[in-house]
Order: sequence, then structure tokens, then C-alpha cells
Amino acid sequence: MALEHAILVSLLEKPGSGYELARRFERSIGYFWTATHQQIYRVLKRMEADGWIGARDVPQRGRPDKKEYSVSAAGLSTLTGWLGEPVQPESVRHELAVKLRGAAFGDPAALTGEVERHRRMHRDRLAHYLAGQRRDFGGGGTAEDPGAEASGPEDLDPGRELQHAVLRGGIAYERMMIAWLDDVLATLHRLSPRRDPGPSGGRPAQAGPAPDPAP
Amino acid sequence: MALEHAILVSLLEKPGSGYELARRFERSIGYFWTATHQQIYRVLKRMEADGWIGARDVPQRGRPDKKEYSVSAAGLSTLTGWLGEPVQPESVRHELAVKLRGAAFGDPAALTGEVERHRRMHRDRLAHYLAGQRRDFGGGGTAEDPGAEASGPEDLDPGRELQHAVLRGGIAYERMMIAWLDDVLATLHRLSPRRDPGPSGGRPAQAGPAPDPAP
DNA sequence: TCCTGATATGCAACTTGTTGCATAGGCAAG
DNA sequence: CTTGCCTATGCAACAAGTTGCATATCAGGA
Repeated sequence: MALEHAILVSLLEKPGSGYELARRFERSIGYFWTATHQQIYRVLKRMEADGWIGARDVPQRGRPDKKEYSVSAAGLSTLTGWLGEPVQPESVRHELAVKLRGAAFGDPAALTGEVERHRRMHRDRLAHYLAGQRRDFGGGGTAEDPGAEASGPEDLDPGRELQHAVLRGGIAYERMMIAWLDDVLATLHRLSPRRDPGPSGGRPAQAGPAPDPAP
Repeated sequence: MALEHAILVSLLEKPGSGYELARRFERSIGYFWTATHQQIYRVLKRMEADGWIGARDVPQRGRPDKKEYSVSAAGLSTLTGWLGEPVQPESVRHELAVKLRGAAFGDPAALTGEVERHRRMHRDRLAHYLAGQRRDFGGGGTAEDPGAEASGPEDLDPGRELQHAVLRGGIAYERMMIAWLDDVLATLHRLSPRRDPGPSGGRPAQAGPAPDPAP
């Protein structure tokens, strides 16, 4: 039960309606916690009943009214209480890893396209993160050299620093995944050295990793 | 709906009872897909009804009989069919990332212990993976230089190669997490430079990353 | 004009996943 | 000899998450 907490964090960062939250869960916070609009509306209702958040009707020109939620004092103390609890081990779901182990009982080469698709997704997300980093956190150190900003000018807004730390985690994750997927592609290619990487959508499955989006 | 498929893979790798599967989901395959014994028993029952797996009663000395399941032809074709389907985007749940963003509205330093605990967990899991790699895949190349084995002696059992690729992914993930958690600890320390890292359970939150288990 | 799409909210039904408990024999420590 | 733990399976109730659909308004294009 932690969607509540993700919503609290998001509403503390900026109040908003259920719909707006749903949008955010397709971007920013959604990169670390997923939820559909159905779930969000249902949980918002419960949170309002529990007094964690308050609603305010906002009339809009043309559009239906929206209910803008914001966090109450009770909600804030719920959140800070939660911060003190240990997080229980994340439940892992790496479907691609399961498929790779399953591929031993089918045709490994059939996974190549899928792995390439994943690689593209991770490459795009990395580019997105890096753009966000440039936009929101300036041209400082690279994500590969954590702590490089530590000796720089004092920029100690905790919210900003923490958001940057989370973003650096996302960047590190995407880089790691891209490198691993290259490794997997090389392995698949080694197992069945058919198809040469054609020019369309092609990327080297054999040689060194394709260039990342420039940091 | 993919617990079925994870079970199929596990049973193909080695037939076993529900209980044994539950144990495996605490180790090996469980590092990439979690499930409790309740879920496993329920799904096994359904899979048997669907004819994906067959059961065989195995009497045991002293212990209650166990039902040893193995994959039928129908189950195998189900699995290979699944391999061809695109994996839909994994639903992400990075609770620690949510907490970090939430910490801006509480006391960031209160998270230090939790982050350190996570780091220990990841360090231990990395050591576990590396031990498994040494045990099952010999002294070959390091995980940091994927493809190093490619030019070595031909060892092209697909199952083995794919399991190794998955394991390398686990290793890369744990290394990445450890590095990121060091980054986070440095950030937290920068935000509130209280407590010096004492000698008990201490690890440098400031200087370079603590030494990994030797690869 | 009609159709599509974005904003905005929500119900109902269904599937998954979790938690608590129950059974039942054997084995080892105290 | 009793208490707790391990093997081994399972029911029942609940919580969480997904999917399909419904409503309503307005803007812009075919």
C-alpha cells in the first residue's frame, strides 16, 4: 500500500486534480511508480475520506469543473511517518529476464527484435532524462561522476537536490540497461549468427555499444 | 499475466512440486519474478486444469507425498507462443525513489539508515551473484567486460549462455544500485552534514564507494 | 455537420496478489 | 516430552490493480 504515499508526494510538490495526477503518473513520478487514472480516483476518494487531503472545486472556462486536491496536515504527518518505516523489498518483475531463460526452450533468435525494441525504449528514455537534467539542473557534472557538484557552488535546496539524485538514479538505470541489452544482443548473435544487422533500424549488435545520446 | 510463464520456465529447467517452486521463487528465478506459495499453488492448479503441466505423485519417506509437476507439450507451445509476444512495459515500483522525493517534506537525514540498509542488501546480493557466477560459469571474463568470453573457447549451450546473460544483468543492476546509493548517501550527507559515519556498520558515505566484493 | 480528440470524472466486473489460518507428519533441541 | 521448525498443501477473505465502459463539455478539422 504505497500509491497513497506516491500521491501525497506528488500533491505536495504541486496540488492538482485526479486527471492531472494521472498525467503526472505518465511522466515524472510515473517513472518510479505507475498507476492508472482509475486507481488514482479511487484512492483519492479514500484519502479524502480519511482526511489526508482536501478538495477544492475549481470552475473552469469551457471544461468541466475539476477538484483540486491538496495535502492536509494529517496527510503530511502520515507521509513523514511513512518515511520512517523501512521499505520492504521491492517485488521484482523483469519479464525480459524470464523470457531470456525461457528462450532456451524455443528459438533464442526470435527474441532479437524484442530486445532491440527494449533497447530503443531505454535509449529514448535516457535521452529524455538527460534533457530534463540539462533543463532543470544546468550544465553541472555528468551523471557518471556523482558528487562532482558537491564542491561546486552551494545549491542546497533539499527538494531540488533530492529530485536530482532520483533523476541521476534513473539515468544510471537506463545506461545500465542499454549496456546490458547490448550484451544480450551480442549473446543472442553468438548463439545464432544469422541475420546481419541491416541498415533499417539497425544498430550494431556485435561491436561496441551504439553511442548514447550526448550527455 | 506472466506468473504462469515464469513457472513454465522453471519447470522446464527442472520439474518439481509446488513447494519446491516456492523455494526457487525465493532464489534463482525469484530474483527476476516474485511469487508466494499461495499464488503458486493456485496457478499450478489452473495450469494443470488447462493441460499445460502434468502431475505425478511422488511418495516420500517420512514426508507427505508431493506432486511433481512437469511441462506438457501444450505447455511448451504456450511458452514458445508467449516468447513471440511483445512484453508490455514493466510496471515500475521504486519505493525508495518515491521516499527520496518525499523526504524534501520531512527530514532527509532520517532516510540515511534506510539507504544504508538498502546498500547492504544490494552488496550482499551482488556477492551472491558473483559467487554463483564463479561457481557456474568459471573464471572467464568479468561482468564488466561483456563479450569477453565471445572470443574464448566455444561454449554454446544456449540455456547456459542465456542464464549467464541474465546473471550478468543482475550483476550489472546490483553494481549500478550500489553506486547510486553511494551517490544518494553523499547527497543526504551534503544536505545535513551531521553524524559522522561511525565505525559500527559504517561505510564511507562521503569518499569513494566502499569496495565491492571482489569480482 | 459530424467526427475525433482532449479534458474531467467515475462505476462495475474481473484478475492478481497478500495475509491469515489450517492441516499433518517427522525431526531435533531443550 | 514438549516446543518449535521444516516439509507439503491448501482454503478463505481481503486488498490492489486492470479493463471496459459511461458521461459531459468544448475545440478543431473533414
